[in-house]
Amino acid sequence: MDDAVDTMLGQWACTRPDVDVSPLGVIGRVSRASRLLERGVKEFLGEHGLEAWEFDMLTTLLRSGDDATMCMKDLSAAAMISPGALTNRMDRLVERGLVDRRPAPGNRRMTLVTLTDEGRRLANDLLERHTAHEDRLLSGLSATDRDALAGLLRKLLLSMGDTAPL
Amino acid sequence: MDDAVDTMLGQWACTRPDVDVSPLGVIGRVSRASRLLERGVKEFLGEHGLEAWEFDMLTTLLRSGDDATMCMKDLSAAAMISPGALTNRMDRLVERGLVDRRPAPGNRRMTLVTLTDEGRRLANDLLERHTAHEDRLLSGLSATDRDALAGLLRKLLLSMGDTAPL
DNA sequence: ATGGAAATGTTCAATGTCAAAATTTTTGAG
DNA sequence: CTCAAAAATTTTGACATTGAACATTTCCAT
Repeated sequence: MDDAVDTMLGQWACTRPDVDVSPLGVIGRVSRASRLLERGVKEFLGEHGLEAWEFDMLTTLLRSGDDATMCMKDLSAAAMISPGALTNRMDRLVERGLVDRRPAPGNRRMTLVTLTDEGRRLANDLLERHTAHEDRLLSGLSATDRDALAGLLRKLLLSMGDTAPL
Repeated sequence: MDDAVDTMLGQWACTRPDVDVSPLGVIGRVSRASRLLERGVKEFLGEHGLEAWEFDMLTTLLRSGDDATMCMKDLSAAAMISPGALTNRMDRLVERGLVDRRPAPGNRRMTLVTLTDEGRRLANDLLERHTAHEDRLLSGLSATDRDALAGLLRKLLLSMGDTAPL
């Protein structure tokens, strides 16, 4: 059985048999898998009244430590978005009452963001159901497959310098 | 050596040791790899005066067959974007002289899009250098690794129903 | 035949993103 | 001490995307 990328590679083999398009077999699939998985996650969270980026911000804060506090710079790096986009997101999370924003004591350049009680409860409540749903999204792969896939992707990510920003 | 996702999983192990977050080891890495690869592709194409979406449209048409022609619906499906966004993109590509747009003979609902000579030349010229650059992006993986990675992702994609739209 | 449903594109309003400029605060060299 | 450079965030402006509403054309069961 061919997936969408196999079809694409077959088209290239007809159109430009002189070019080695094999890297597309990896990069095209990473890209498509990412978009399809993202769609699945979005669908699940939407049923619970959250945008994917909202859950992402909440869980990033939740797992950051007991005080669930980070500065804007670290948050924008963790979410891989621009500083301007992060300001926009935090404005809306503050408005929804899910996070608090306050100046950092001792360094007035920085702004600290913390989960409110409600934000923390929401993130904690949803976390387990969220991962259970992700597990279903991966149901086409055995445990062995998942380990192998994660290992190969780790190798690729490390070669591109994707170490933790912390 | 830990990548960014290992760090994330370690944080969850501290914060919520009761939850099985292992699916994140796969989904998180697919997502991060996709964004990093996309960034690398964007950088390369930018050096040649093209946006990533422009190259994507051009090559989609190029590999579609000898006449390099598709209807709007198929193009929007291939690019995974909304019909409205595609109209916008084609407006700009027509303006740049890279594609032609004309009503389909025999079915006046449809609009056909074709590469111009200039668009075809640009896509053909850039294709080889583009795939060579993608090859460099994957240089952290051996040929065996790449095959294994592509195979696992195909399995995942097929389980999510990602067969070719044609 | 024919009238309603489906298919195909385009337009439009709302929203989100990014890049760059502006603002505020800190740091450090002289 | 002081002023210039650096750091962290916010503001601003341009632009792309989505989803919904709309217009046109085709299909099909009556």
